[in-house]
Amino acid sequence: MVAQSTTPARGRPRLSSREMLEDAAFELFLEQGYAKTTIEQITQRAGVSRNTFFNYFPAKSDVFWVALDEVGARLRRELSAVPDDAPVMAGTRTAFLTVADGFGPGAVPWILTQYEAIGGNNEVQVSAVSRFVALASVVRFHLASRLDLPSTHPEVLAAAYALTAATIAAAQAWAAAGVTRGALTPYLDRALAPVCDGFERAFVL
Amino acid sequence: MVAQSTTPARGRPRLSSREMLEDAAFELFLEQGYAKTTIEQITQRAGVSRNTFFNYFPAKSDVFWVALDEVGARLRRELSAVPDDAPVMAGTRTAFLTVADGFGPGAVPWILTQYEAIGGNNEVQVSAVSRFVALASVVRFHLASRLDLPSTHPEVLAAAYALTAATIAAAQAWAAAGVTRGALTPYLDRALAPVCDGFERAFVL
DNA sequence: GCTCAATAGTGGACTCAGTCCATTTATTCC
DNA sequence: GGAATAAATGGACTGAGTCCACTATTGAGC
Repeated sequence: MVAQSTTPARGRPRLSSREMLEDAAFELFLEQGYAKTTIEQITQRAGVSRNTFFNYFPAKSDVFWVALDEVGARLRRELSAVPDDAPVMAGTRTAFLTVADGFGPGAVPWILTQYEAIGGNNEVQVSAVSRFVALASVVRFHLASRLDLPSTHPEVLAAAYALTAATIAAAQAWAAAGVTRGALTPYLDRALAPVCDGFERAFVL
Repeated sequence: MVAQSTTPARGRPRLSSREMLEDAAFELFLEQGYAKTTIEQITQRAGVSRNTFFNYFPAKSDVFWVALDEVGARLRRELSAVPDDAPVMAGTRTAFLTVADGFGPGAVPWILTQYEAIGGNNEVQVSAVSRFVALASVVRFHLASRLDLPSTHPEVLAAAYALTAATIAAAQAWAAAGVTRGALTPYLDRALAPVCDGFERAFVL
């Protein structure tokens, strides 16, 4: 069983944490690159045994996505809080922007800025993509339920994927903007606007 | 060195081929599922040694994408053939649709239809999307050059990603439609239209 | 025919990610 | 002092992917 982040009342207390392993891993990735860093090295530096890594992360590449993993949950909450009478795409956009408000200039996910430095790897891209798919699926079910269409409906799927993709584009552009980047929200707004615009028109027809 | 598909004049002739390994692999995937099939089993059935597999494919999951490998090149060609005076997004859309015309009802990439049957796991789904990610970069540079904007421009990035994502959505919906699916083109058209519409408006402003 | 270069296939050893399971350790509740 | 619970560990195992040296089969030039 993968350890949860909240320590329960009973049982042996944690010696370790996702964050400790994350820190150790990021250090090593910067020093040696992603591919050359083994899980054994990570756990050694964190002062635990190799197997403990897999108590906290299902795979090596998952170490990048600690910060992002709650975004899915937050997005789900925000999406279900959208008032029923709001236009679908506009409501969805608002939900995205609300979640993005949590990301100030300092809260850039590590992987976005350090990807080049660690010799970003196919494996890493792949793990990013699976996050993408997970987010897209949250959006997809929301759209399907609001539009009263099956979640396999082509336009629903297209809209969900396009929204998610635009979000990633915004995050990349934002991270790439350097120290002057400011908040994520304006980037996201500009990226989502055309997509929402286009699909809102498609859905009212 | 990964073997090329054209047999050169000199040297030992091939005993094997990408297609032979592909066939053997697909059979086994259907029989046992993707995860339970080892490369050793694939090469045994194809009558070659394990190492030969890696002469033809860099990784197990690459066996799915033989058919898709030239799509990037074709898209690049079609994009550069777009007349200069066409509106950017409309021209891009046409190029996508032209490439898609190559995919009739029978030419469904195997993986798209058999995904469920082989116990489609995350690795496979993800390897699908990462193929398309390469396409996003082709689109991105085309848009940037036509719009005379840097390829890092937020809207350019967003448009490229959104187009690619809509394409994936179309391909999935098409494959999921079963034997009555018909051609890919109409699915793609419906998925791309809203995205192109939205960004065309954004870019003229 | 012989030799040479080129290319395909093979064998074997190796590293490391990820799985599995049994065992130990630390803690709380009773 | 148990009993229950949960974290950490040790060790064995599978399989992907890498590396490299070696063999096999061809065409070309002589």
